Amino acid sequence: MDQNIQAISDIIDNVRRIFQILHEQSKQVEKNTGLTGPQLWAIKIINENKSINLSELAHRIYLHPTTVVGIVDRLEKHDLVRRTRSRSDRRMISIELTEKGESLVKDSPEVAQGLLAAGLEELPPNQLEEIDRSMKSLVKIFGAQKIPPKLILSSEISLPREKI
Amino acid sequence: MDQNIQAISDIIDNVRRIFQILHEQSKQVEKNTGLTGPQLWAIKIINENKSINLSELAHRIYLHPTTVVGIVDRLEKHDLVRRTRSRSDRRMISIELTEKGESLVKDSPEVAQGLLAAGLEELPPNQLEEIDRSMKSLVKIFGAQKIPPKLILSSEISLPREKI
DNA sequence: CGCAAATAATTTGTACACATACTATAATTT
DNA sequence: AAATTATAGTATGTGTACAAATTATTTGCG
Repeated sequence: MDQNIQAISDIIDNVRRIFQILHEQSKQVEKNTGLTGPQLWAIKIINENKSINLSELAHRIYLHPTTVVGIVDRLEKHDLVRRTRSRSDRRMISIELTEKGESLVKDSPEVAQGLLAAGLEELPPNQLEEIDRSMKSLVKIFGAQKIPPKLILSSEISLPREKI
Repeated sequence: MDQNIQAISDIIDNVRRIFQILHEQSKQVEKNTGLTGPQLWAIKIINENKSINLSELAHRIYLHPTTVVGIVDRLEKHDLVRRTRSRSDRRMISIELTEKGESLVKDSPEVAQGLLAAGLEELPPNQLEEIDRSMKSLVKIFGAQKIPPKLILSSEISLPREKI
């Protein structure tokens, strides 16, 4: 029974560590690129889409549209991004990278989940399965099997708008 | 190999889910108690200590002292907490709960890590060991074996002051 | 067609979260 | 005892993060 207590305490410690690591990494990125975590994440998504409207961007980075307004404001102020009113539906704006934004996105580091994926790929199948089972157990404990997964970024996590 | 890809994607999804769950829970608490996650956490710690100074409180909840000033400000404004200048060392203030604060802390819910611990306690030893190994693998991937663990609370995670 | 409902973005207000800089007090050095 | 250094708390400014209210535009329905 004593061993159980040890294991439980270890697990909790490690969950905490992972939280911190993710947080630290986003701070690291901040130092290296001059962009904050959410800002980098945003331009990565914009880059993948060539052009995207604000709601869709908010949806993709799992943030509130109101929050994204501010993020885009700052990116625009730094001339990394451009806003244009959509011609077809004039309620929408379309957001694109400037040349400066494009060159920045090229040599900006991977976000947390890229790192995780790369690390996992090096593990043998049986270990992967074990980790898979374990994570499922944790998710089950937290009782949220039905909540759809969102992206990781330490302190920038938040609830997305309702639904797909 | 296809199975590996599936497992990797599952794992990442579940890490994301856990992040969200922790975040959602702190929002849940907010609705039920009128206190935000950090505020609740703070008064729990204050309650455990009867009286605590600001730096120590900041250390215990793993936040910057500057952040904690604001949190204590708001708690004080709601008359849940009282600040008094220490007589022995007049640089320090001591923070205590008011009667209102004490009654509130009594019937406020557990924080995230309490939930996790309770859930883990119900698992059989072999499963605990598996989860333990798995978390260690993840921590290793993120390459932070040496970082000391801090507490969990979704969006309120941050780096503590530089150690003791 | 005309106007109400729906949608897209923004504005405003609250609360973290941190870095930097500042004030007051205490401890240490000289 | 005076000067230096360290410590405790605060003030200020930037950047998330979200809810509620606002504005402009489109769409849908009678």
